[in-house]
This record gives sequence, C-alpha cells and structure tokens, in this order.
Amino acid sequence: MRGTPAVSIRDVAVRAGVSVGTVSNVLNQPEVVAAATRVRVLAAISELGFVPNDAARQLRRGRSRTLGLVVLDVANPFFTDVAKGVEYATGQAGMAVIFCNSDGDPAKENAYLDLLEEQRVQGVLITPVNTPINGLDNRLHRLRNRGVRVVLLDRRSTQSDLCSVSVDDRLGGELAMRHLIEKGHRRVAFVGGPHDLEQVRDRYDGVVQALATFGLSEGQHLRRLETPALTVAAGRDAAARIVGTPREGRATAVFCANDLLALGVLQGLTRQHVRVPDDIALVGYDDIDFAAAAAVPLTSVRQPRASLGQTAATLLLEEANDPDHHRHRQVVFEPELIVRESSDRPAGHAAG
Amino acid sequence: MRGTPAVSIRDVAVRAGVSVGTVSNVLNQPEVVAAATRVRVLAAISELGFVPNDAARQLRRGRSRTLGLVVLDVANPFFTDVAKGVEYATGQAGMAVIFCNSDGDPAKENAYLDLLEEQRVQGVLITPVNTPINGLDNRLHRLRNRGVRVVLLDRRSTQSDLCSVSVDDRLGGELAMRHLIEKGHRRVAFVGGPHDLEQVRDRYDGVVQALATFGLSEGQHLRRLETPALTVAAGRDAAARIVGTPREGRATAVFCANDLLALGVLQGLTRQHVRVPDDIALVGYDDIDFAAAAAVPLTSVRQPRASLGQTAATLLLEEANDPDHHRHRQVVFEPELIVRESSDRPAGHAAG
DNA sequence: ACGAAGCAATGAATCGTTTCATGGAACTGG
DNA sequence: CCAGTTCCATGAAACGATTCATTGCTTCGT
Repeated sequence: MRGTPAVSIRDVAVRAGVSVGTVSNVLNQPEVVAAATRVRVLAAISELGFVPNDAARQLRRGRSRTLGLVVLDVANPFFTDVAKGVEYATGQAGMAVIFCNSDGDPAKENAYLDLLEEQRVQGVLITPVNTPINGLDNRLHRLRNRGVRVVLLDRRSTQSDLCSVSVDDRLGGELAMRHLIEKGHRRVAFVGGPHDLEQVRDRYDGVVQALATFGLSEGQHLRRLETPALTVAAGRDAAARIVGTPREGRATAVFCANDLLALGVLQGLTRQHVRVPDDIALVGYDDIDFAAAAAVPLTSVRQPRASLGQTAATLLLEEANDPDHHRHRQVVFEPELIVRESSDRPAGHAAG
Repeated sequence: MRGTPAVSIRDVAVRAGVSVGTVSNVLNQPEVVAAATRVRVLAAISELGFVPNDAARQLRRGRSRTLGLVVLDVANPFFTDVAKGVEYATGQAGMAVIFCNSDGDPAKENAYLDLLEEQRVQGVLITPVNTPINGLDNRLHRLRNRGVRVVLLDRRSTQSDLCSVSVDDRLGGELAMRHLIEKGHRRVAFVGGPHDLEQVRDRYDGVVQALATFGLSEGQHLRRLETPALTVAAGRDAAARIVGTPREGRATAVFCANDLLALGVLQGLTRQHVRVPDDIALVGYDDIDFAAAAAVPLTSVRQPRASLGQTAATLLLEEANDPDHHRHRQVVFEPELIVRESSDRPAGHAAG
C-alpha cells in the first residue's frame, strides 16, 4: 500500500537493454539517439512509469528549473493577476514558480529569500517590502552575487544594473484627473495615503500635473484627504469626511489612489444617500475585477497586470539564458483609463 | 560580476578544520556536536555565507521539503485565503509550497501534477478539476502509489482511504434560508448554477431543508433561477429577470449561491433603482472580502477558508511524518452566517 | 582489403548532501 | 593500570541524474 520504490533511470536502462547514458540522452537530446533505440527506451519509460527526479538533475546541472515570485499579498487581486502573467511566461518555458507571500513583513520576506536560495532558483521576481532607495537592499544584493537573477516587480529600479518592470503612476493620476476636469469638475478630492508611499505620491503628482495643463490652480480646485492606509475602511471614513463638509464647498468628484479606497468611498456615500455619479463622481485606481462589479460600476485606471508579470518573467528568462549578452532594462508600462458609470456624467447635472 | 562559485559544505569543513560529516551534523542534529566545534563551524558558515543546496539534500534524503497546492483559480479570493492557511501551516514546519493554478483545465492540472511529481513533493493539496466520483481519478491514484500524499481540498472524499477537507454546503444553504424566513420573507429566489455543480446543489438542498423545517412548501415559496455560471455577469442577468416579473409575484429576497452572483444581482438591482434591502433582501455565499465592501454590505455565509487550508496542510504533514499510524480523515467544517445590511430588515417594511 | 570517418552507445566521474560504520580520545570504576 | 563506556569526529558510500571521453560498428573511398 505504501509507495512503490521509485523507478530510476537505471531501471529504465535495464528494461530497455541500454546504458543509463542513453536513457538520459533520450530525455535530453533525443536526436542523437538512433530511432529504434529511442522507441525502445520510450516504451520502457512508459511501462515503468518513470518520472525523472528533478533534484538529481538539478544537482548535476547546477541550476534549477524554478523561479521565485515574492509578492506583498497573495490575497490582493493585483498580485494574483501579475502571478497569472508570470505563470503564463514560465509555463511556456517549462519552468515552475514558487509563489511566496511576504505579507509586507521583512522577516517573512527574508525567510522566503533564504528558502529560494536553498532551492537554487534561477531568479527571483520581487516586490520588495522596503523600497530600495539607493540600489538594492543588501539582501537582494547578496542574492545577485550568488548568481540568482533579480527582477523588481511594480517597482522602478533607479539603477541600470537591474531589470525592473513597473507602471507609470504619474501618468495614471494625470489621466484620471484630466478625465474629471473634462467632465467639468472643478472641486476634486484626492483620497489616498499614507503619502510617503511612492505610488500614492506619484499618482498625486499626476493629478497636479493635469491641473497645471488646464491652467487650474492646485489650491483652489484640489483637496487632499490623506488616509492611513489603502483600504476599504479608510475609504469609508474618507467618505464621511467628504459628506461632512457643507454642500457648497463639497467636492463634486473624488479620485482615489486605489480601488479599495474607492469601494469604501462608494459604500460610505451610499450609506449617506449621496448618489454616484449624480451627486459625486468617483474614480478609482487599479481596475480590479470588483471595480466593474461594484453596485455602480467604477471608473478606474487599469494597469496591465498580466503583462507586468509576463514581462518580468520574460526578462528573467532572457537573462538566465544568455547572461553574457543581457542588458538590464527598466520597462515602464502605460496605464489606461477605463471609464464606467461612476464618473460618466457631466458635473453639476444632478438629476434631482 | 557574475555569480561567485557556490560555497559547498566541503568549503565550510575546510575552513572550520573539520570533516564534512561534522558540518552536516551541525546543520541537522547540532546536539551531537561538541559545543566548541559547533561554534567554529557556525562561524565558518556565516563567514563564507554558506547556504545548503536543497537539491543535494533532497536527493540524498529521498524526499523533498516542499508540497504542492493545486487550485482552480489563483485570482479567486476563496483560494488565496485557503492558500494563506496552507502557507501558515507549512511555514511553521519549514516547508515550501509550490502554488499551482489549474484554471479549471484538466490539461494544466495534469501538467502541474507531472511537475510536482518530478519535484518529488511530499504531498499534494488539490481541488481537482473533475470531481472524483468513485474514489480517485487515475492520475491522483498513480500519484498516491508513488508515495505522494494527496489531500482533497474543498471536496469531500467519499472513500475513507483519503484525507479531505470541506465545508458543509447544505448547512450553509440552510442557515441562509432560515435567516430569510425568520426575517419574514415568503417569496425567495435562489440564484445559482449550473445545477450540476455539487456545491450549488448542496446549497439548494439546504434551502429546501430550511423551508421544510418551517413547514413551508417549496413550490409556493421558492423560485429557482438557474445561472450559466457563478459570475458577476450572470448575477446581473438574474437581477434583470427578477425585476422583470410583476411586483406582486416578485421575490422579496434573493439568495445567491456565491458572492460574485450576489454582487452582480446588487449591481443589476441598483441599476433598476430597486433598493437593497428595502425592496429586496440579498444574501450571498462565501463571504469574500468584497462582500463587506459592497455599496450595501452583503449578508453572506462564511466558510472558514484559512482553516480549510491550514487543516489540509496539517493533515498532510501528519501523514508525512508518521505514515504508519496515520488514519485518513474527512474533515467537514461548519459555515457561519454573517448578517449585514443587505438582509437586515424585516420583510415588507420598504421605507417608501 | 585497409584505413579513415562517422555514428551510436557505453560507463565512469561528478554534483552536494546525508548517513553510518569505524576509530580514537577521554573518562570511569575496580 | 586496565577494561569498559561515553563522547566526538571521521570519511567513504550512496542518492539519481548528466556529461563526456572512449569504444565498437558500419560505411566509404581508394
């Protein structure tokens, strides 16, 4: 009942009446083996149900067939979509992904990096917990020195000695704000925070940029509501603050630094019987699946999530396959504004 | 610049002036090594930055330190939460998880199982694409015969030779329906499908059971709307059908087989200016995070997702650590009704 | 008919660990 | 002082694959 003793390449060799080297050749470079022999070996493999032991192969070859993906939160749809992109690219190349969840905790991140190093992964795709300000953090640096390739995910590498794949957050903010301005909104609230998150800052800068483009002053047309986190609860609170202000000075549109905030704002507004988009327009960021699924479908800035993952994986494989000619690249994707009902009405046309 | 040649246990041995066996002992059973020696070896390890090669260890030991998790969809919050539970349990035990996404495609599932077999994983936690009607499907059977332990996730094993971890869907349906009946609803729509999904059927059966408990007839009080899938779009369509029926005969409450459907129904109703819960009460299933985040917070049946994953992993580790005394178990969790605003109003009290 | 060349297959060495039989040193008690 | 224990450390074998120098056959050209 307990597992049958594992079948090794040696058993296959015996069964097929050839040497182990030949079996290995059938597996790895079938073209050098005579057709008749190959057929015989394949038959033996299938009769015995032989499955190669990857540990042995890896040991001999010196490198593994896997790569690590370290994200901040598995439960975040953003990262699962990125993961799908990674999976797609690696699947094509016959590689496996070890999916790790740092949960934003540096200790967990470290533990996973250790594990990945023990696994001798070909490389690591990572959204680091601590944004590497000046080049890489020590830990990642050490990894690289050991021959583990590193690609930053959703983070822009400031140094050119490292591949990175990110999205232009400034542009995203600008797109969203231009849309609201064009719809006629002149009092807009920006909801997001903490403001020292690079992504929040960049999106805000884009907003300011859009105002400038239209010759509108920041002080007069923009109100910034800082939140303690990018969560639904924080959005709900922000909505309360917005509704709390007298109607005359109240923003006619809200742009949130991510969709969770926007969903929270929507919930808060709904609770206070403020209608979206009739009374207040709403724009989110990320275009997670639930943005389109909201009670009022949410306008949002879409990031090419799957492409992010796929490109990151491709860069890594590229470097792995030809380390000598590899030039590190910093790929920056452009986000796209998806207009839906939550902002699709000219400002000030509240239908009673 | 390219990676330094890897440091092996032999280098550590030389540096510390001991034999390789001793270094290995420091790593695996420190207590048998004299304190002074141990200190010296540990110093050498840290000076050289030695990281053990897991492939070699695995090859020698014959088993790996990893386990596979195969789910139907990484992007589904249900599975990511399960994954978190798995991760928690395995992290405790110092094991790694290879997270695989079958996407409901038998071919992908198969490819991943091959890969996991090559990795010689200790075991596999899987929600199989094809529900194993009579015991295991061939593929999983073969795996088991090879010594790979298998635990079914979110599927009940009908045979006692296999561990499984699932949730009582019938009870979940019953809880939801009792709640609606107690709130005074007497015309309820059940939205879900396709009806040959076991989970949909079980939840429906629970609903019928609840009606019976209250002595209410199925024909008179229940209307079943079958959907082609458990998606937001399908929910939206269902809402249109509900709103399409004349007010007198219209359901006063809707129970959806999952939260995606419920969110779709909510969207559809909102679009038609039907208010929830004032005009129609709404109950979902799964209690995904976005249920609480909906414009009208959704009542839903919560499944202990993380516990599912954690328990599955624990069962597997248990079996792995002591195969001889292991008794296969089929764990069935109880779901819990989380009442929120979407159903928290007595029937027929529409506020104008 | 003989040497060269080409093609297939061989089998030993190797990767980095763990494991375990063996050995030596240091103690113990009589 | 010796036999018996205990305690540590040693070093070679083994895990299952890949790799490559070597060998054995054919075939070909002359």
